[in-house]
Amino acid sequence: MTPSVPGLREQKKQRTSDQLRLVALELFAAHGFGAVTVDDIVVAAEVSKTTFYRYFDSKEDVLIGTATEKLELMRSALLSRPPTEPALDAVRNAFLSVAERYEDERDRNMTVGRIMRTTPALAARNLEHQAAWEELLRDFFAARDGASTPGLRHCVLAATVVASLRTAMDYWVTEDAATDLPTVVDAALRVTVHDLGETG
Amino acid sequence: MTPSVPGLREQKKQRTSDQLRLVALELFAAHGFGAVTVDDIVVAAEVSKTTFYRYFDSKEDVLIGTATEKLELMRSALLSRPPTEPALDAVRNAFLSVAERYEDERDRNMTVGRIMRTTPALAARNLEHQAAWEELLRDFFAARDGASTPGLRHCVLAATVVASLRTAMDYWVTEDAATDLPTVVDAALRVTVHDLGETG
DNA sequence: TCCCAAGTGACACTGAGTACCGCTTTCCCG
DNA sequence: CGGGAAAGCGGTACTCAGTGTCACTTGGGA
Repeated sequence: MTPSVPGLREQKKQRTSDQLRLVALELFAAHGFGAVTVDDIVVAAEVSKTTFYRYFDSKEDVLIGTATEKLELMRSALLSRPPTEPALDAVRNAFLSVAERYEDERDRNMTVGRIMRTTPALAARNLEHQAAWEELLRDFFAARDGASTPGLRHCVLAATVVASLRTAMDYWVTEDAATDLPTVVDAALRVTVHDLGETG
Repeated sequence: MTPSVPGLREQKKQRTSDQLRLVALELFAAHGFGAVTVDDIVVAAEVSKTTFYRYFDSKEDVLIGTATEKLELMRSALLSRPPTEPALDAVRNAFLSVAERYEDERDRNMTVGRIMRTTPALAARNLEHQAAWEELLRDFFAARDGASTPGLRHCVLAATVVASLRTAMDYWVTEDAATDLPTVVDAALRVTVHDLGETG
């Protein structure tokens, strides 16, 4: 399927995609998301609008499009956890392995985070991915319980855990990654799993 | 400020707004959200597009615009809880009082829920409100802890509780409100507060 | 060398949302 | 009553996101 040595064609595609992402990020950071049009981006990247939309589904996608890859990473990470591991531990460990990728792109994530905090529309679009994560975890929790279809309990578990992980990410970004991501994630999950039970 | 007897002008405004909401809901239910344009709505409601956008910020807003009112309801409900009440109980009770309004609009909520489940873009827009809810609860939890600024713990609590409440609402809607909303809410919060602590 | 398929750009289009402006209606005050 | 300020409305023209089409170039394989 994928050749070991990617041909010239593939290289060009990769360059175009990278260039669009890079240019868009610079423009967004400089002038704000709303003040930059897709036309601005394609002119700066020297491609046509058609090409832009061949690579990205939307203007938002050029910024937060990597989220889909992260989800797939999470899916396979979950599948590779031992079936005997408690469900919550499996989610925690799977997420931490995925989170390494976030730290790899630390600088980019900081910039994206800064842009996102100043653009409500973007934050909303980002929440879209949350639904996909919840679905993934919902099915995972249900499967671990041997249930064919997720019940209220699985839905609530999925929703709360995703909320907890998202909060950890947000916190990590707003703190300029001063703390290790795993530490923040652990702290967040600890609140969810322990403090919550005691408080109520 | 607001006259006890709303003048003719106010009555007309109310009628126009109601008419737009009603007509839009019918069209969305009949043909799907994506297949209905704002032009379709304003033609059916016999107003101009200009007028539509004077009443609603966006096409989505005509469907889920009442969410903002619910947030304010929640805010005042929270404020009127006794300060000695445990934070989580206060949130639960405040939400249940707000939830009565949801049951009042039972039929409408069912229809909106059905449309929303088949329209990803709408679900996303709905999640926008979640951020506002989280902010509200974040500040509330922080205030109850005597903290001037919310910490990670307050953020996680807010996020998980909101996620839990939202899941309860979703579940309630997908079950065609077969169960009492308070029952579902209680069950969801019980998962969050108890089961989660035991599982981990 | 030639051919096919993939990728691209130009163009035209729909639909959301905004800005402006002139007209009608309501309201209020004398 | 009557007349003027102000609120509300409709029409038009606009920007920008996103889609579809088609003719062209360019890479890769035979």
